[in-house]
Amino acid sequence: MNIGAAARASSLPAKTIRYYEEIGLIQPAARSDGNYRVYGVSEVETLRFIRRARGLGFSVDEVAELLDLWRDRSRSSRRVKALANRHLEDIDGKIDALITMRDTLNVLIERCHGDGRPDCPILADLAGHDVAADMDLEKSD
Amino acid sequence: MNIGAAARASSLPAKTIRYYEEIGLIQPAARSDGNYRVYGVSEVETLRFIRRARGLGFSVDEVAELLDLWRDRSRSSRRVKALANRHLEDIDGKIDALITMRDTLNVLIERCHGDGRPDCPILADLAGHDVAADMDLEKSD
DNA sequence: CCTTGACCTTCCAGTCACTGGAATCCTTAT
DNA sequence: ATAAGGATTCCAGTGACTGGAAGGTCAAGG
Repeated sequence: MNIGAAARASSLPAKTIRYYEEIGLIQPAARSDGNYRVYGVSEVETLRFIRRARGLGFSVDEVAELLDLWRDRSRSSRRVKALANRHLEDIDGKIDALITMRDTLNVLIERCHGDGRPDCPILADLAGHDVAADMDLEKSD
Repeated sequence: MNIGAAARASSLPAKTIRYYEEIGLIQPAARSDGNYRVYGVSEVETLRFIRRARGLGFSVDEVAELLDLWRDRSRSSRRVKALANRHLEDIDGKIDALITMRDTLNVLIERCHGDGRPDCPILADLAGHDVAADMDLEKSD
């Protein structure tokens, strides 16, 4: 299997597969006579493992850990679960941050009439009333 | 006001202020005799506008648009609202993606006993059963 | 045998929004 | 005079790719 076929089989772009090889996430592929990368079923399995893990938002470093754990037949599921839990907290943090943004933005958007007139609560809010920073501003210089 | 004071007043790192100047998001600051950047109240206002907009998740390019709109007294609030709405959709998309990840991960974590034994549904799931890709795999090569 | 076109190779650069660090200069106080 | 605490520029690195150029390889058709 050439890289194109491996890409289709793993649903990863060929470029990304080369990149993963370059950064050492996967072993360098075997080469054909014409210097083409050659992949077998197990390599493709690994690539698909990686794609799914990335799809769950694990960083490349975390995926490397997961691959190690996957290949280690004597791993304890505790370690995998701990890794997953850490990542889950990460995701929850991001969700919280985004929801805070969304809610703030939503309030602003709802208050903006959005017509031809220039006055706009969105800009007014961005421009104004930051209490803590205001105090800081008055103190300095 | 030197850059340090402006940084404290705007709650932005000095490095970031220099960076914003470099990429043209803000005008080059005036300079003192000793070649220090000098900031006044209105520059700091701008910096704080930027910080708040970035805090709502607007990209630097979007912030540049917002700054233009802010300075344009004859803007229509419609344009601001449209920009904000586009960004809101963006945020919603990200939230949805993260929630999907979290839910999937949650299911996996709950099914993992997380003890000393090696068998682990998290790894099993990452390793397995990808129907569409399986079919692709069988066709290619 | 030659060409065409699809595929592969490497290498360099760009993305986004900073952040860290080195080497050097300015200002103020002791 | 010197030391500390700013400021300056410039270069490099982050994460995870992605795009593109210049060229090599392979199978099929004329």
